Amino acid sequence: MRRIAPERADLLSIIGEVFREHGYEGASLALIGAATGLGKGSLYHFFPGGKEEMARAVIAHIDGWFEDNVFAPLRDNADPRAGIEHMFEATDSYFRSGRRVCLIGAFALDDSRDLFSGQIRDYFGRWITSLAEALTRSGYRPGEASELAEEAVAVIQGALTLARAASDLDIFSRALRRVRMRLEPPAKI
Amino acid sequence: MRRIAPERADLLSIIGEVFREHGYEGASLALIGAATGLGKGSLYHFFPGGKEEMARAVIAHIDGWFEDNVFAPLRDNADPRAGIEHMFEATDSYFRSGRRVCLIGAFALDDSRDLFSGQIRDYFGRWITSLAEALTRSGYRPGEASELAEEAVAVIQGALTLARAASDLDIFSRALRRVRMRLEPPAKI
DNA sequence: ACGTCATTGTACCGGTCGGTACAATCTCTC
DNA sequence: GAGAGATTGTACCGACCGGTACAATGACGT
Repeated sequence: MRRIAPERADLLSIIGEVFREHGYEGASLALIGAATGLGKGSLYHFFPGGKEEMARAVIAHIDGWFEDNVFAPLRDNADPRAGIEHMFEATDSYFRSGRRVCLIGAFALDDSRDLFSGQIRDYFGRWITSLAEALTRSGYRPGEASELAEEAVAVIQGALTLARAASDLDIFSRALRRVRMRLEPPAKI
Repeated sequence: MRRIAPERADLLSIIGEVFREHGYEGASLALIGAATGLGKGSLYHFFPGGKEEMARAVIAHIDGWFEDNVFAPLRDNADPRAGIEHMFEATDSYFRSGRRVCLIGAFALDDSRDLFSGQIRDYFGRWITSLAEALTRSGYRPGEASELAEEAVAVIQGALTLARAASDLDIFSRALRRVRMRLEPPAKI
């Protein structure tokens, strides 16, 4: 349960889509204003720190969604396989089967990476470690689990890039299906 | 053998690094001028089309390097396994083991994607199809080869993102090693 | 030495950027 | 309905953006 006023959550979603679509530098205050229907007065009222604070809040908002819908289930579900399954469903749903791109991944490549490096590192780090933990519980050796988790997150990120590059959403679905299959069998040693 | 004057190739490399480091929008003419030591007069003399032509030329330059050092070997090497091995070595070398990011991948996520969508689609498309062709020749069924190729390129792209996000170059090396191992065995049907 | 053409530095353009200032308005409490 | 605080529109700022114009300089064949 997050104590964010619903209006603010909606606002962050809208601003997030602008950042997602145009990148940090490309998301001008004019675009953000047009998308939200708010003028600069309002935007700077809600985000006194300006564009940088907006981006930070948007990243935190996305991070919170993944924490609630992906990372926590991976860590907390008594059945690690169910947690992993949940991750794939949430991931496919979040990225709209490849229609959406990963804003945090885009920021990691962007010029903006230095501004948000802590948040970015944290997001991917927690994704990988929580997935690795679930894989370990499901029977993989810790080292193997860690590498598999890294690879799975990399495939997801890369597939989003390729799907966007090729304008072919199926690339993402195929990649998700393949990596899901690979993670399914418990360690066969 | 490409008939580009060496100075122009060097120029494209330098400009490419600016785009790679700052993205399309972030790479201002001031930055490009500082990196190359050329003023606007010279830049617009060599690239009358301005920044967009520079980016197009840079993408074509990178695409040419991959064509010569990755795609062609994949297609032409009589031993497909050797071609694939060559791809991994060239890829690790090009991306400096994760120190460098994929400019074309970054452009695919960027706001600039619409400007260069044809070139971007072509680059990734040829990478995937030439790798799939080599995998087919090495014994995989065409469908499986195609999916494997897609996945391999996705892992490479995603690992570059993660390596940058985590400031941990080893992520890229590990990913490359894993996917190399996966592609090695011929189809075991 | 000349003419030619490639190359360059510099000044300038209109437009947009992120950000600030501030007065007007809205909303809610007492 | 008075007052207070939250919210908003608008005008404005200096800086920088990509791009253009053009005169000065350079290199070079003749």
